[in-house]
Amino acid sequence: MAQMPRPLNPPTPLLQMPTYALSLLGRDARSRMAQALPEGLRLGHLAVLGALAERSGQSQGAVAQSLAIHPTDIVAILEDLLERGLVERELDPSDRRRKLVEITPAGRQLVLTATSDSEQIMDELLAALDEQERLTVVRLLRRALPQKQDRGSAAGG
Amino acid sequence: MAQMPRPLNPPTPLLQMPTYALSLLGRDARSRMAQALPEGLRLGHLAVLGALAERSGQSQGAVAQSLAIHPTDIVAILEDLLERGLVERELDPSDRRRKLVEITPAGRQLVLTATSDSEQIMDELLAALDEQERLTVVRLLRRALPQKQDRGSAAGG
DNA sequence: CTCTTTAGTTGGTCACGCCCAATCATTGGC
DNA sequence: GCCAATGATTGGGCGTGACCAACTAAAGAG
Repeated sequence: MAQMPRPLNPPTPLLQMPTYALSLLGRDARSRMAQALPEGLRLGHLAVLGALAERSGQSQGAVAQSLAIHPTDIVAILEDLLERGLVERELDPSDRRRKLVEITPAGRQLVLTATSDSEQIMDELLAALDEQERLTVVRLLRRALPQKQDRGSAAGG
Repeated sequence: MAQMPRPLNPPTPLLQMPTYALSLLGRDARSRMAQALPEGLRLGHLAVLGALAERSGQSQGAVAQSLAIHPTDIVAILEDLLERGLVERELDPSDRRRKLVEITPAGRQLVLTATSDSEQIMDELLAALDEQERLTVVRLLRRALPQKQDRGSAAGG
């Protein structure tokens, strides 16, 4: 439980630093999402589920790469998801080094629930804004995210 | 150095979760700010400096409380700032348990520089948006930040 | 078959943020 | 003077995220 609240009245100089606000809101978002998820699951787990919801049956490495998760870290995440019956794993018959990961109906359901929770949490984080402004923020942040292609690391593996 | 690249093409389900975008952007913002700051200083250090830039001569506890930093963590932060000549400390003559912290000219200069860096970094993070959209995001996030009031006394000291 | 490469796994490291218990000096009430 | 409360400090713990080295199993090239 993250009991550490954000500053109620951040000093003016800090408010002039947009990265400060973004950092605190981002941390809060992650923390609250973890609380909304089943015990033991965090935002990273949900990201993997989301990737599989879009395209089930990917290999583990493909999932890790698409999310920029370190290959050695995806293992524990998948194990957590397996334990909870949210994904299943099988050997790729055409390449038995690979393990293909599929999302289960329970996993898909969790993605749906979490998506709803996410919107709820976002509304709380942006409670100071009105409905229209919240929608604007969400729309712009969504657009801002994927375009971070200035880091040359796409050519992995 | 945090070399963690963002997902280049986040799966659609994740993009439906605004908290996901917020979380990644927030982490990136923090990481990049740390890189822009002098070696060994992170966003937390800058926050303390920012609080002192607004009101110099506060007690340590007052600074910690205003930033929602844990009282035991402010000590190391201040020591880092002291080492670099960015703040100075003296006993409160009227209550010698307290130590009043003052920002130095070098500290003020760093706040100014960091504010400029922050805007630059924010532009990079939101590179996918146009100028007007970036301004909108920054303005709304600034407004969203302070208003997370729970019940109880707002930071009035 | 041999050698190299790839996919996954294990175990461990490091940095960071948040928190707690305990201590010390000081203050203020009695 | 005694005692409780306060401000600062030290030391440590826990959870998380990112990473590396080394290993196994399988595939592909020769």
